[in-house]
Amino acid sequence: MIGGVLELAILGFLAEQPLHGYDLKRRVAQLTGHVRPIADGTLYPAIKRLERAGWLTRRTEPGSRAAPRQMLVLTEQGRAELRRRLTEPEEMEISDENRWFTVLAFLRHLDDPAARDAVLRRRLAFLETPSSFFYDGNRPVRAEELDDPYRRGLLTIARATSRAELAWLRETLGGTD
Amino acid sequence: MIGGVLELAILGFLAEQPLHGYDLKRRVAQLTGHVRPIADGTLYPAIKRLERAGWLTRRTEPGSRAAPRQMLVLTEQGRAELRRRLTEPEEMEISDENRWFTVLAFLRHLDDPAARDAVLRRRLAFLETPSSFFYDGNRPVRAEELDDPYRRGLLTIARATSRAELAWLRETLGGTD
DNA sequence: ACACAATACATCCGCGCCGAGGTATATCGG
DNA sequence: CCGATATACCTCGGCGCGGATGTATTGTGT
Repeated sequence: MIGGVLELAILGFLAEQPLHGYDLKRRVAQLTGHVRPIADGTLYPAIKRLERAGWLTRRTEPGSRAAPRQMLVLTEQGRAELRRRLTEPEEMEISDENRWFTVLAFLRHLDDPAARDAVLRRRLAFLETPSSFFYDGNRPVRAEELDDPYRRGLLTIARATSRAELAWLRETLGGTD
Repeated sequence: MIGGVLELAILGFLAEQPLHGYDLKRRVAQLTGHVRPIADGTLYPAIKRLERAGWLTRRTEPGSRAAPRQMLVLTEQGRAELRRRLTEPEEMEISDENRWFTVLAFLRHLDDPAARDAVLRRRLAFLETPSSFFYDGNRPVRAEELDDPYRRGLLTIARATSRAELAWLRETLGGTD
């Protein structure tokens, strides 16, 4: 999460079905792999922002096990906003892995296959631009050269992730490519 | 970066050698894989915070190619603070991959091998607790079951990363374990 | 009957981050 | 000589996020 993607996640989950805040909270936490449980003080103001923007409405319902719930329903404008954000993700939503994963989790909500592919291709382009974690002056330092085992591990793990994602992207985009 | 780890990165880089802000900026950006170039409005206030806390001091030097530089030098308290933050990382520094990578990048600055291993073991414990991205009620949904190719990709990539890191952690901790 | 946990929602404060804008110097090509 | 670019530093406003705190209801264990 972090940094605007929370709103994307809310719009995305609500596009699948109406949910109440507490349920949303659980799903968002799960989406990040429980890496970052979302705080109440983050979620509820975010819901308010989306409501004020006209992207969702509330329906009060009796709670199943406790206090009454505010069922959140995505409006047609909300659905349009979701499509807009998925079609034209900002640069950081492409480069930052956490944010990118959120985009990927809801990409299916774009109906146009060409639009979906375009987003994947942006990520592919980003991953294909050479970049390193550590430099000796301007020369990138390879994992094997590092005498620090922790930084070597860092590069090893990052490389494994990159390889897996590149393979998946090429396979998914592949076909007639 | 994001969320306090910026300070850890500054302390970590300065523990290796004195640097000026501009240089620091480049290194921090590289550390994140250029995922998140750090903004001036983020870096310079952070430097000020660390200076006010007594963790670094400045030495003005003539710039090599431009305006005079503020060389930043870590103080003894700064070095102690770095060790403290590495010895007792907060929960989110263990769970959030971005933050964890920052910890890992500077872990060598802990002299005590047992302390370093303890940090690795916390990460290992986190990765070994089962968690999923998507749930059907309370039952975790496996990648193979998902009809959404993007979420399937998500799980595939996450799993590859997890496998690589677990292998590395076990190998590194291994030996006589 | 009572304590406790889980459900469910909400607000406030502080703080770190970003983007925009500003200042200044040195180098290099035209 | 002039503009562009890279170097180098700084401030301010806005805003999202996290943590603390509060309120209320329902189910569970004892």
